[in-house]
Amino acid sequence: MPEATANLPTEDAPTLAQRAFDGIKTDIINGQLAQGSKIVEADLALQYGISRGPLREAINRLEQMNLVVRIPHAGARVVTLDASMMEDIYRAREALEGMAARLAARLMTDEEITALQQLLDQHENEISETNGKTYFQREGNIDFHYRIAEASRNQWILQNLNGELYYLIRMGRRRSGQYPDRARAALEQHRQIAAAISARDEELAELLMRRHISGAWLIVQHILEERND
Amino acid sequence: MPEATANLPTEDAPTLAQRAFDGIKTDIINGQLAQGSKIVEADLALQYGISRGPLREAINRLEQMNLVVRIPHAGARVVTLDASMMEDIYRAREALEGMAARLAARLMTDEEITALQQLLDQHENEISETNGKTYFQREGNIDFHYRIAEASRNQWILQNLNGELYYLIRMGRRRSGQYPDRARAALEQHRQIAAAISARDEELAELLMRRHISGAWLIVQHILEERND
DNA sequence: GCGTGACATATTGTCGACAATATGATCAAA
DNA sequence: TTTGATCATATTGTCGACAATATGTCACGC
Repeated sequence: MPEATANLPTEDAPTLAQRAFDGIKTDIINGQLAQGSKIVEADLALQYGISRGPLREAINRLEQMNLVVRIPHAGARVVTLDASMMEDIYRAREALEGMAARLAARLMTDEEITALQQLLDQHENEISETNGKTYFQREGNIDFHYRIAEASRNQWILQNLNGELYYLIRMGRRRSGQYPDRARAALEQHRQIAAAISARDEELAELLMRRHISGAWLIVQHILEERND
Repeated sequence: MPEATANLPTEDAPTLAQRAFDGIKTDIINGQLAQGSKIVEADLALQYGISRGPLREAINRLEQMNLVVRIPHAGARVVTLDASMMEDIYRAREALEGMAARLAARLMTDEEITALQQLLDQHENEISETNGKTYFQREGNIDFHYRIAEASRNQWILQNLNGELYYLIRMGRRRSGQYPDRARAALEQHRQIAAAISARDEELAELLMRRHISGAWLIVQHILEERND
């Protein structure tokens, strides 16, 4: 039984369900609620000091974004990310982010492109300072990808990447253990993507983004296969 | 006020929330609950003969799949599909179904491919019999696309296409009025896609599928623009 | 006539209790 | 010992009532 799961500080959301949703989501992503662990409504409701009603609503929303699996009358568990599910997620991400890069090349403003390249400069500095040992991939990488998704002006794609797939990928990363130092290689690929966007080359931007992501999947897949021997 | 909205026959789902969800979803897609119309929990609960608890759960799920928009403390409305949202949906569909076609070319069994081509033969017969006036696009078209999505073996893509995007597209179709007779052209494109899959040409299958969908969007867009003059 | 603020009403958010179902333990028979 | 059925327990599903919030109305002043 976890000892301190509740992330229920004073922050007031418009609704209790929203607050519980945020808290549980954070606990799942950070691993404080382990994959596969059972979720008991009454327990969590007690931890958050709310009743089962809004808590149920929170769990329903978590189920919709594939962080929780629910079986009628039997209960809910934190999702267990196996290799097959991770592959599905990476393939979907590849398709959606590829499209996002294409749209970004078409729609991004010059100012946004400049800011994007400055962000990459900043990433380069961080990598140098920490000698490549920065966990650049965990936040910074997603940050770059987030900007692309945002620049696509496509709400559906942004919602699904930022509101679901990125969470699942972060969870999977936690599960599969450490990765080889890929910060510099990733940065270089980001640079090429940004260059394609800057040149308004939609085709190339999409191609490079897809290659970048499918490459990341190959590495993850390799790790997962090794682990299962 | 609609007179007979409830689709609550004797069919028993594992849970009341599930039954309400199915019923309301059907009513929204078929237009019995008009786009933009307000959803009052108490009214619907009365219609379905259930309490507000499970009904709330149904509405939450409809919100997650973008069929309903909810504002905290203010209520829920059936989504209003404007041109911008439709564009987002078609672009996302293009990306995901393109990827699905690629995966299908890789993973589909020979038996499935044969069955797919037989399905297209059947469609051709239906078109001939009704002299092109069949609403082939509404069900049959989706049926073809459903098989591709299924053949991708990608649960995430299948879930999002079949569980959300297709519904929204059908709703949009209802809103934008009749389409030009595109049954024969669509069938021909389907045939080419099936041929690419049969040849295990992933690249071509994806390319043709994307062209097929972006072409459909151009037509829809044209209609929407005309309507807004 | 038009904007503004207070009030009544309608609707959603939350709660605690009860009913329905699944899970795990116990015991009997092979 | 193992298998199977029976029963107690834990957990989810559902309900009705109450609290909190937004929406619409009406009087009032300008």
